[in-house]
Amino acid sequence: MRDDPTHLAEQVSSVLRHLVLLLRRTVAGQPVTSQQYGVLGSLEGGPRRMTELAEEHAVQLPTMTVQINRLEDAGLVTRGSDPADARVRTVELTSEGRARLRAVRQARVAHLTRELAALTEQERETLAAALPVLAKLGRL
Amino acid sequence: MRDDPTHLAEQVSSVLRHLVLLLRRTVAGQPVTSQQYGVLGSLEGGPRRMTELAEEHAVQLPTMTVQINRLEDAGLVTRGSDPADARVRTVELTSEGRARLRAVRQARVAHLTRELAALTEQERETLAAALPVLAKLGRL
DNA sequence: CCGGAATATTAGCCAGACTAAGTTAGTTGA
DNA sequence: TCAACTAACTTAGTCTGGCTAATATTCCGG
Repeated sequence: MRDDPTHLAEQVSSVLRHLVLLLRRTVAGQPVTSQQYGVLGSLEGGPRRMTELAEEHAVQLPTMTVQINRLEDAGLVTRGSDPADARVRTVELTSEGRARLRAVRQARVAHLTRELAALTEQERETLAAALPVLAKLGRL
Repeated sequence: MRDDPTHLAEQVSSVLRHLVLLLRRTVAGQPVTSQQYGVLGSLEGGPRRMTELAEEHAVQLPTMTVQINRLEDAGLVTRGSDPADARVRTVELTSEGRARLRAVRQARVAHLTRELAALTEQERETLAAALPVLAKLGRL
């Protein structure tokens, strides 16, 4: 019974709700929203095109357009063009955007680090082992 | 380095984003939203007052008012009064609400069960072991 | 060179979160 | 006792973030 996939699903389902709340608290009151943070993170490795960003964040293109508009208004990213294809808009971090990303990441990780520090060494190991499995779940 | 809490925090942070998307897909296209489902779940054990519901779901009272309005319009809950204190509004599942809750829970668990079935037995065990730790994290 | 596919944006809708302000009912203490 | 404070909700207004449908633009294949 303990290994019944349905039973496990029920547990996962309930734990997931808790984690959503945890995530919400983790980013509460920071100078960018959780989504904005995610988009900035996608830009860290260099310019990206709109379609890539939308796909990576599992949203429709118009949704990403609005997000990028806001980030652009805030001076955190700039739009550019692909010289090889005039249909394509590229998006790039400004230096201010890069600084903001670093700051938010630092705060976010610090918050989680504090939570993790309250666990035992063994619990942290159990958690670390499960992370790849969870990541796989999310990608199915 | 692998056991460094900060490093772990970064991984958790990234996995959490994936799980949010997973959760979103899990309830996509269902007859109640994820939040509504959560509220219905809170009512399963009997009538609750607005303040309790808001607190349990970590939202402000006005937010819960709007949610309950929608559920009431949909015929899934009814508002009542506390005879001992006329300021208090109670919220209760209708039989339709109870049926809906059961149906959505079933679909949700079925979805997750399918995802879990794609894992190896060992991965499921790893996941099962980590669930209590994750639950603890969310509650800190 | 023309019609269809690809890339974005605009516009308009809805859910869900917040704060501020208003209403009604209980509580308290001078 | 009753005036003032506090508690429980609701209403109104604003924001983010998601969606679809409709509209440019640009590219590409025949």
